[in-house]
Amino acid sequence: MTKEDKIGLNYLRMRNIRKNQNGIKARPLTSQRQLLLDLIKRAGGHINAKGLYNRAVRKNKSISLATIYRNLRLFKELGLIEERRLGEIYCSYEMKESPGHQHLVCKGCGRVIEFDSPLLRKLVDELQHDHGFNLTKVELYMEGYCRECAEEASDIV
Amino acid sequence: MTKEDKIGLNYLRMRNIRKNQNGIKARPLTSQRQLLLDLIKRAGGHINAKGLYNRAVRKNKSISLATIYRNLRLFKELGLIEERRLGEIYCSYEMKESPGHQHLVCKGCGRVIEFDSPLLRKLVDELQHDHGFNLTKVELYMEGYCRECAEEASDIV
DNA sequence: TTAGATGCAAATCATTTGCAATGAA
DNA sequence: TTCATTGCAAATGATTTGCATCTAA
Repeated sequence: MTKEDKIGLNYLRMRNIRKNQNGIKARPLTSQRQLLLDLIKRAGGHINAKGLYNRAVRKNKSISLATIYRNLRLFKELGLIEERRLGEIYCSYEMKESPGHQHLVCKGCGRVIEFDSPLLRKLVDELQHDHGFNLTKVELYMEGYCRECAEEASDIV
Repeated sequence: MTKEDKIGLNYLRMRNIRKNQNGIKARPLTSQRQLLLDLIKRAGGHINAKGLYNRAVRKNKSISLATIYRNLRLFKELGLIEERRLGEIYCSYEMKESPGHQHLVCKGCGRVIEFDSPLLRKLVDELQHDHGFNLTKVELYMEGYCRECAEEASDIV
């Protein structure tokens, strides 16, 4: 077990304790959960249920899709991971530790560019003030065509 | 048939002609399509497939869900409507004519606030330059708790 | 020991599709 | 007339759930 793994597990335990104080029951730390957290972390972002399952079965032949879904939901509830919908269907998960970043998707080649912008933070502050909202999630999703794909398309039209 | 309806129909026809020039086949204008466009327009935004179906059956008892889905897809392809995913499940449609606006969803009461911000436009321009992207869609989605719900929650914790 | 997790299979929900009948142009 | 659309029912794909068994604490 690497140092990275341990951080993941401790983080889960810590969260459990916190949640327990609020009346939520303790959650045992199973080998499946360790595996899944590890895989999500290694993926570094943008992994979905089926992809996670495909990687998980390599390490644990008998793991089931139901377990993937149950744990993705649990991790989300515990605040360990973040769920995103990119494009129209693709639903992916990533560890929450990563700093807020936004997505730019090319409809031509499917490339996903992550970026961060100070302007967006300014905008968030503005909204928190204007509407008195306590924001927990900010997602800026943009799609279009990257330079290369835009040029290709112009040949066709 | 009201003036509003006619505008919708002409818009569809116009789009069809345009598309035809690009090699896409002509699409007949059925009563179901007229009804659906009318309902989407009346809804003014944030209507999903099932909701649309529920309203449609009142006017046309035999209309089927398959027709709703098929036409939502068609309208989307023709660029008549815009698809959005609000929150984790809710998928809604609205007429494309409405100016670009973004969504702020309260996880407490479910309220959806639409807003527009000049800062966001600035950000978009910035990205178009920096990445050479030709953007076709910009969606800023934010969720959290509105003032009232945030106050309620603070009583519990 | 025991509450909660797991694997499996069946169930559910949203969306799509095949096909014969219908309708718009 | 003719090709696309429609309604229906069946198919699909993603996610959830019931249940008997297993396992972390």
